[in-house]
Amino acid sequence: MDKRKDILQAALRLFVEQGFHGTATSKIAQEAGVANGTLFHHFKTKDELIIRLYLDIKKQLLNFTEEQAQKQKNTKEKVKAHYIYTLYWALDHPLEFHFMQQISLSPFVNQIPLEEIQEQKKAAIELIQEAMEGGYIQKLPTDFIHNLIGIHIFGVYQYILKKELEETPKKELIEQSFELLWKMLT
Amino acid sequence: MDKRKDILQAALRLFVEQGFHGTATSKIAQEAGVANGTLFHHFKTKDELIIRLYLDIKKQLLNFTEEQAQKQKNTKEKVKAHYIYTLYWALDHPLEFHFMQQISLSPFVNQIPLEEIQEQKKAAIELIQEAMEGGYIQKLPTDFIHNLIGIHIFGVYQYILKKELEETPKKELIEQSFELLWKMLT
Amino acid sequence: MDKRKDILQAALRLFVEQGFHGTATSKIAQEAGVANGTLFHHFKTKDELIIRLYLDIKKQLLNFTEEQAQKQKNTKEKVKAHYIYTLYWALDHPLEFHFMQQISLSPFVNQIPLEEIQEQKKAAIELIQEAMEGGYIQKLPTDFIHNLIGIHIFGVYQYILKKELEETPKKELIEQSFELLWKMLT
Amino acid sequence: MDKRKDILQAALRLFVEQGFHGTATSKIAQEAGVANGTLFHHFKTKDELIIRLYLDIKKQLLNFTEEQAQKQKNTKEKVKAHYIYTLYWALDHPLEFHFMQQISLSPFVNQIPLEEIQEQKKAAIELIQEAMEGGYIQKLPTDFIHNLIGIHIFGVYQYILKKELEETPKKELIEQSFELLWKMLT
DNA sequence: AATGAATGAGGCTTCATTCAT
DNA sequence: TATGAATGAAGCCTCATTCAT
Repeated sequence: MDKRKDILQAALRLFVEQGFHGTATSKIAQEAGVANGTLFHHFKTKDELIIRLYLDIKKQLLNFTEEQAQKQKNTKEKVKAHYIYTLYWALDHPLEFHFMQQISLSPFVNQIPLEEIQEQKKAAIELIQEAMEGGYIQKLPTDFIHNLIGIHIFGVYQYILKKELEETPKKELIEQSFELLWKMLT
Repeated sequence: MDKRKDILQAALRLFVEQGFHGTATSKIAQEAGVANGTLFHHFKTKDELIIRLYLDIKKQLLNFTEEQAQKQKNTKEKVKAHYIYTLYWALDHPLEFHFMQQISLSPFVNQIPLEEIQEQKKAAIELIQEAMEGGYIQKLPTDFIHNLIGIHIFGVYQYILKKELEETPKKELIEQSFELLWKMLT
Repeated sequence: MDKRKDILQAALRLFVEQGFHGTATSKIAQEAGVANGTLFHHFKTKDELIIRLYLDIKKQLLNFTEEQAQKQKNTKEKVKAHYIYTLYWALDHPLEFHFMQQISLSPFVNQIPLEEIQEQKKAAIELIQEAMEGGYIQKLPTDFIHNLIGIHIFGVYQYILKKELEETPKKELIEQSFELLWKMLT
Repeated sequence: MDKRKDILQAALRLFVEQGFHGTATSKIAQEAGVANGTLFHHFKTKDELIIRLYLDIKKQLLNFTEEQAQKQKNTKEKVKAHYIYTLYWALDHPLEFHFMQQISLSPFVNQIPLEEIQEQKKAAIELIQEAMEGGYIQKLPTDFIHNLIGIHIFGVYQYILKKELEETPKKELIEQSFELLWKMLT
């Protein structure tokens, strides 16, 4: 199980740095300190490796944000926790976050089972519904809201990265940007 | 100049459908009804073709939105025109819009001269500044605002595409989503 | 000894269906319900497995035809028994017969010790000699006769298989084809 | 068209010497004095190369025997010409003949269009029919006769090769073996 | 004897690019 | 400009075999 992890780790870094097609499986193996064939012992194809990596990372993120959101009591705080901790996680795991972004904008998304995607969105969608029913935010299609929030996070993340903000202004910007978002939704 | 256009057109479609690395230059040539080598008479390399395509498309979009924005008199209307006509153009030119998205999330962005990028953003940034100085929107880094607007457009575009909305609800959603954005920014 | 048999059985089927090079040792192991490495405990190499399989099968066929031929008293009946029971065996053991054919037309034949081959042919050659000396068949090189008989059997076998004959016409054809052969040789 | 021929020629030799799976496409290219990729410029896949080679060779053989058979007037002479010149051709083109044998006993046969096979047999089948209707040979399924003749040729060919016969005894054996065959069929 | 993870050489094929016509 | 045959590096993957458990 050790080598498998090494492979996933190496793959993550290389995929982000050079793209899916830009990184050869042989490079991944080499970087992981593993024989060429070992990669294919653990993952039938390069595609399978990519998908597996995506699912693993997505689950990590969801576990984290879910945990944080559940600590909150009122609805706005839950939404905020969801938003903010996603950003924190993203900034703490830039490779992982970039990779997820790469996937969702590539043809690979279509290889992820639809149920998997539904399952991933489920908690967030429920939270949005709760906020809508509680009168906290406007009545709009939940999918639409979910989309706006996700994209908003992505935009802020990108901005912070590009500007290379320090810890304090970073935290401030994140707080501020959530308030912008919340203002938009209420 | 005819064949050159055929090549660009074929390339656009294939790049969007199969990605940059997924489409061979030979396929592009074939699709364009052109000999294999002809492609390389017009574009020194595959990369040059990609960049050229991007710049052409970007210019088309900017010309269009600029023209629409200039028809408006007051600031909010200008911003709105910018926002809305970008979306309309995107929905009318899905291949082109997708392609631009693909580029901006790929390593190819780094091959686009920085001045080019600055030039592209210039008009939008000036408009944002104008709106900020006129007290219409909050004082925040212009880059940040620009980022938020751009990403917002992308999010709405994606949502519309996924939901396959009809003409009327589409128009309504676009209007509505601009109001959301504006609310956020003011 | 159980797993060894499973391996040989699986190998036989796969070799016939997909050829020697077309079937991976791992597939054989899998099909035999055995671990990958187990195969190499029983057979040092893939080649050894192939040769072993061939020798086993050849011995089975020879034992069977020998036994049948010995039940006969006069020479023609012996030759006939040899001919007919080879065909019956072949039709009862199509995988085994195919496999033998595959081997004899592949470079693997050269890996079978010459003495082994001599030994295998011995009984048949002696029978042919007996028939020749008894004046039943023409005086021609025994090897040549042996060759003609063998190939004749193969031809009839192939024809029966291709035409998917029923039991009765099959038996008739076999009898008839022996008479043709005999007519040729006398 | 030159390189294409070189490739076919090199492929023929190597396939016969080392089998289909035993010869790498890179070896073929190298042997043909051609770049690796050139092979795939002329043949989409290794399989296509194999099939193409088979069809080319088969056509050569058929052209030759057809031509010889048509020179004969009476039926037996036609059959004999067919038989004997096939053997001569085989002995003059051992690589080609071996290759054809290899194909017909491999899974590749199934990739040859059935009509193609029918077309190839057509002339021979018609000749057999003619001989049968003329009362020269026994009334048996034409396919069966065709099969027996073919296999007979193959047996004699193999025998001659193994024994490395000189020109004169070779010719004698061929004549003699035809008489054996004819005796069987009448 | 049995397992199955690990190996790495080698196979087939793709593809951007060149060049003689 | 246009063509398309030719190139050869590089990619993905397979597979016989080994070895620690």
